[in-house]
Amino acid sequence: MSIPDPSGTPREFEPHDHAHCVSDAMASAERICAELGVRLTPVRRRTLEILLEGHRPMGAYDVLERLGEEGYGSKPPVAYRALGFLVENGLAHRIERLNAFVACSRARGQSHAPAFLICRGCGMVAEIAAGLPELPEGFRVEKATVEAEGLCVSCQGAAA
Amino acid sequence: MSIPDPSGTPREFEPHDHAHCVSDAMASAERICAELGVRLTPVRRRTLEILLEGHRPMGAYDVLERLGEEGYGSKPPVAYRALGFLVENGLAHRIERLNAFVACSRARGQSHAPAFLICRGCGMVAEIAAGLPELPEGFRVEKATVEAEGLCVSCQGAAA
DNA sequence: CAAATTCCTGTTATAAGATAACATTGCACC
DNA sequence: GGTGCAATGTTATCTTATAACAGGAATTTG
Repeated sequence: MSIPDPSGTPREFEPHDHAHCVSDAMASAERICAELGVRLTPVRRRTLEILLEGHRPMGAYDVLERLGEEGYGSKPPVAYRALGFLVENGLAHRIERLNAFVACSRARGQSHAPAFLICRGCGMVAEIAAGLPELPEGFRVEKATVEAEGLCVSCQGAAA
Repeated sequence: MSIPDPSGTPREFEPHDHAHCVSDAMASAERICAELGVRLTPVRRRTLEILLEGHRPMGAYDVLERLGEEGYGSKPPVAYRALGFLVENGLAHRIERLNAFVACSRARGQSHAPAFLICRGCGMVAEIAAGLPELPEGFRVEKATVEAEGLCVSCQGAAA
């Protein structure tokens, strides 16, 4: 379980058993790939693991550097392709405001209309399940981006 | 008046008296700058006019090219600064998904929590007044981005 | 099993988007 | 009319992203 109680503080912003986040997410990723009939190859898997190291968005070039160090290709398309794969299959998300990527932390089966809370203090990003705001009739929405930037509870405390 | 009835199709997607859009927006911009005590200088004004030519997002470099042709500076900071000014003062918005900018089309006094409808058919963008989706307690939101990509009514018709 | 096909990984090269740092001009105010 | 600040412009550089192509591994098909 990775999605917090929608009325409370997202777990990403609080101390938690992060090793569990990671192992749950990896297990979930395996399952999802199996179901979708797509291949979680070594670069892709490793890319996801790298994203999972923190609830912090990483730029494609940050990821790339890690991959390069670990013996994978070191040119931009390597990272962009792995990240593209993860995003396409719902294993990661792109944060548009930051041109960066985070691992997906939704619980399995949970509706996938995520919103992101970006803390400008600590740089962490929490993913929450948010409904879309009401939009006018007629326009057919295919994808939506909902991103809020501000201060998480801890950073509000630190600021005060 | 530039914001559509929230339950109907946004005017941006339909034929309308665009000259009015432009003159209203420019008049509104003057007023806003006066109130805020900031200067709508020639480059800034011209940048806004360029954005206002269509309800289509423009990249900074597209704007820059136009400015350059018209005798203004032709280096990126010229465009980025003018666009930055417009965005800061609520006269334009940045569309994160597109790395592009649109003129603001809100009615004066209207609450400014805009959402954007981006048509992938015709490339037009409509700005609507949307409330934020419900977010968890505790996180203090300072800025929010709500962008939906899909098909406007006309383009749905054309596709069928 | 071998050939054919498809998908994946990697490369080179380049495009597109954005900003830091500094010089110069002009406007605002005393 | 000089002082100070805001705005414009430049050069240079940085970051982010993709197109186009070559080689290799996995999967399918006969």
